[in-house]
Amino acid sequence: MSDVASALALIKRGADEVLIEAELVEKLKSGRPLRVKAGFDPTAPDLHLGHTVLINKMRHFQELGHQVLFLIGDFTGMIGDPSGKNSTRPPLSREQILENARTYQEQVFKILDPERTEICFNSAWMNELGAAGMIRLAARSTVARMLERDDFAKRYSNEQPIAVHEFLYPLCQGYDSVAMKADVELGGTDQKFNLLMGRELQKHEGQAPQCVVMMPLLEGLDGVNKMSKSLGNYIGIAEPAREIFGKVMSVSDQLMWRYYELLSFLPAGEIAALRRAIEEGRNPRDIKVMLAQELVARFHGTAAAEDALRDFEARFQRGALPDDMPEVSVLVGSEGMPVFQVLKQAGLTGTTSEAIRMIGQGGVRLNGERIEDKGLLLKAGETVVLQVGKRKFASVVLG
RNA sequence: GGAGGGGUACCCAAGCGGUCAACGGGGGCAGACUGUAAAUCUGCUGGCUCAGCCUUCGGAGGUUCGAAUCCUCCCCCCUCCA
Repeated sequence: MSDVASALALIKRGADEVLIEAELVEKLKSGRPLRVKAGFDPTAPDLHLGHTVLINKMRHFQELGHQVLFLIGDFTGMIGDPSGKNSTRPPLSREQILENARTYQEQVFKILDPERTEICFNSAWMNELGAAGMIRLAARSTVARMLERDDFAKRYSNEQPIAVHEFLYPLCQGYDSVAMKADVELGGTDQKFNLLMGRELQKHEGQAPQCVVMMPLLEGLDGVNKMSKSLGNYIGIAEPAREIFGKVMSVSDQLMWRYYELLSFLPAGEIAALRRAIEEGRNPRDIKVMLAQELVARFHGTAAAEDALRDFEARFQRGALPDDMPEVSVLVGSEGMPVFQVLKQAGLTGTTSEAIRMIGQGGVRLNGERIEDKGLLLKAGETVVLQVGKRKFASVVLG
């Protein structure tokens, strides 16, 4: 296999679509380091595994010797990507943006090579553009063309609002590619329209249009919706090791393969071997543990991965108490306090109604013993372990 | 500017004078089971020291013994026409 062919194979691994492949081959053949752009929103510095699908791909390009341009959309952030949520975001302050950028770097360099990464802010050229420039830019497209974009079309037909400024987002993103002279842009499949806008605008400016590599959107923990913070179905890469481990383990057996494909650095051949192993009767749980270990190790190191596994086994296989329970003090007064009040005070349930429900459902344990009596009085002076469900614990000091 | 449609709990969506703390679905949570926080089944899903009481159906008033349901004004969204 020639260098170019193997490079192309790595780039295409896991990718949903590559446009235009022939152009990309030409660029690879040139032998020069390509300028590979990927844009990120300035508002959400808490990256989750869904984002890392793209970052993993950026890393692939770095491994091939190319330069990654990590674009922080501080200007476009004012618009907010029109992904169906129609709220305009308040502009962030300069300090907030820089702070967010720092957080990005911290998280992203667990995967990327800092030597081959350049951080950019699109306000640098967007502010230059000015109102007149923006109008010239807007003239480059049409309303009909904008309505081709899937989520605009959907919202339009579903009678949901589309604000005019949302049309500017794809144009700005495309203009970024012009300003950055991008050779390649990476994005999710949902970005197709915006990515192609970059090609259009670059052609207008007489540049060679960028190639586009689209990565699939990673499904969240529910296995259906894309992983996102707002849906709460995500695994954040800054989350504690045990949390990451547990969340990976909660993924369905089916979804596990998807995660292997998009998140694991295991070669495709080895993943195929694991699939065969399961067909031959191996417990899927073990395979899932391997994935959980790999991911925890990536973000927290191998020691943390070992610890997370031990904790998980102790807690869920043997029903042991966690060793890192939060401690809280609750003032119960001289007459004592009913458990359901204590549960709420200790933050184990959000409301007393919920606490009463949990007791009724047999989900509450006091020092390991299931509680039946919701009116049970707890007296001052002792320390008890309260548990709600399988995952919420607290060591409560009664005062 | 004109005409019409619509705003119900975390989301979708019934209800259109009392039996409504509000059908159903999704999501979430709990229990059982297990191979794990997979799958499956069952239950719960406004608040409150909870057999009782209190606050909810875009907002504010009003009619009524009684309103999510009727009336008035206001706000917001959508469609068609200009």
